[in-house]
Amino acid sequence: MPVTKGTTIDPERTRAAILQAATPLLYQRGLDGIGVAELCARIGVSKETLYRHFGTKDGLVAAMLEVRSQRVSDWLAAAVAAAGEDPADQLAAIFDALRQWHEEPTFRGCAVVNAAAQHHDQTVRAITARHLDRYLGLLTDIAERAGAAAPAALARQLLILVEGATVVAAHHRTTGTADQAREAALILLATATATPPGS
Amino acid sequence: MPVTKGTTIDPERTRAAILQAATPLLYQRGLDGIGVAELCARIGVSKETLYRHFGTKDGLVAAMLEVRSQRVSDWLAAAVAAAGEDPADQLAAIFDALRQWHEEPTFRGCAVVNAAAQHHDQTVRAITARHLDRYLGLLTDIAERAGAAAPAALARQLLILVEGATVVAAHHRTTGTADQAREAALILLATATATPPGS
DNA sequence: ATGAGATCGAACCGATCGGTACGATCTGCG
DNA sequence: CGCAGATCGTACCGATCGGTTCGATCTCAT
Repeated sequence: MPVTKGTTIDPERTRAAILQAATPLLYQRGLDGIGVAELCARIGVSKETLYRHFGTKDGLVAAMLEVRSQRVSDWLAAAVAAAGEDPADQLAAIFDALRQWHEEPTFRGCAVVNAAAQHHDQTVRAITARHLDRYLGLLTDIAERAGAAAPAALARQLLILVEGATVVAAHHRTTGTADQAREAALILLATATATPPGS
Repeated sequence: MPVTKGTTIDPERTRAAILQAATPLLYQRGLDGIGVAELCARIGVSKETLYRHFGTKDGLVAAMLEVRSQRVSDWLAAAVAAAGEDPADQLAAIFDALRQWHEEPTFRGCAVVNAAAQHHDQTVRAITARHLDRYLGLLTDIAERAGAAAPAALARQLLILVEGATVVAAHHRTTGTADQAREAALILLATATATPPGS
């Protein structure tokens, strides 16, 4: 929300406020499910202000996806960092964090992946690819620290579990999806680290 | 395409033709990415005909999602049936079929799940839930025939892998996603069937 | 031959879309 | 004080949206 009527102390603040307020609206209603006019009305900002900051509705969408992707990744990385040294504990912490996310009443799947399912344009696809890369980096670190025989392959399997759990939790009414994914992840981790071929 | 100008031999044929022609258009462009006018023009049918058969754009979308869901499920079931008796072979066959699907140049993820990511209305959500139920039924059969200790839990883990592989294949440029999911699925199957608790 | 019904093509509807323009207002800086 | 610029509110733009209507055309069954 623009702090007052005229110039706020910091235009950058307005931009951030718009992003923060627009994110849940675009997430809940879908990128095409809410128009710019209603968006501005709910945010409490004029269209001119929004367009000066983001140029285009797509520009706003791209900016908000970027922020969202970074925030989620940071959140998962923090969960890993808080889980101690054991790679298995770190992996479990990721899926515990996912469960927490999935249980939020407003949960509707991953905003970034949902966006890619709607807009097939190149910008959104690139953001989504980077988003998955962030996840993959996190999981690769864990796989490497665990001493997996093929860390990259294991990390991709774990990424499939993370994304699969999110999709299933979003679209299928069943409880404990994240827990089942967690169990599967730990089995894959144990299998990939056991019996190193040359030992 | 309506076979001729006036009454076709069978109006049911027209309905099916509309569905078949509309499906790839809605899939490629997104449900909101193409309007009814252009849709009708590309299909080669008048708006009046489309609206008489489906009542609403949402009606068309629902009908096409239903058909699509059934077709994909049947296709996977056929792959299972062709894989012989061994549950592990049947499971592997599912992921081989997925890989084949993911490699199609027009692949953009699962149409049903994508639709749920766009339209949050109740109808689409119900279709998507049933879609996942179909997958789950297929996987539960395999888990039971394999003698898994907890077939339902294993089936859900496999469902997570199926959906996860599809999402990752759609949005992340990496090869062999289905193969990695397949390997993970076989590990989970082996783990779930080994060491029956009371033996 | 006639009538029922399916279809076309095009015109038409009100609503909404993304985006722009404008005059007024307010703030911070020099 | 006065200017630059950020913001508001509103009106406006052309385009497109989903959906309806109508007259003409064609097929089939009677």
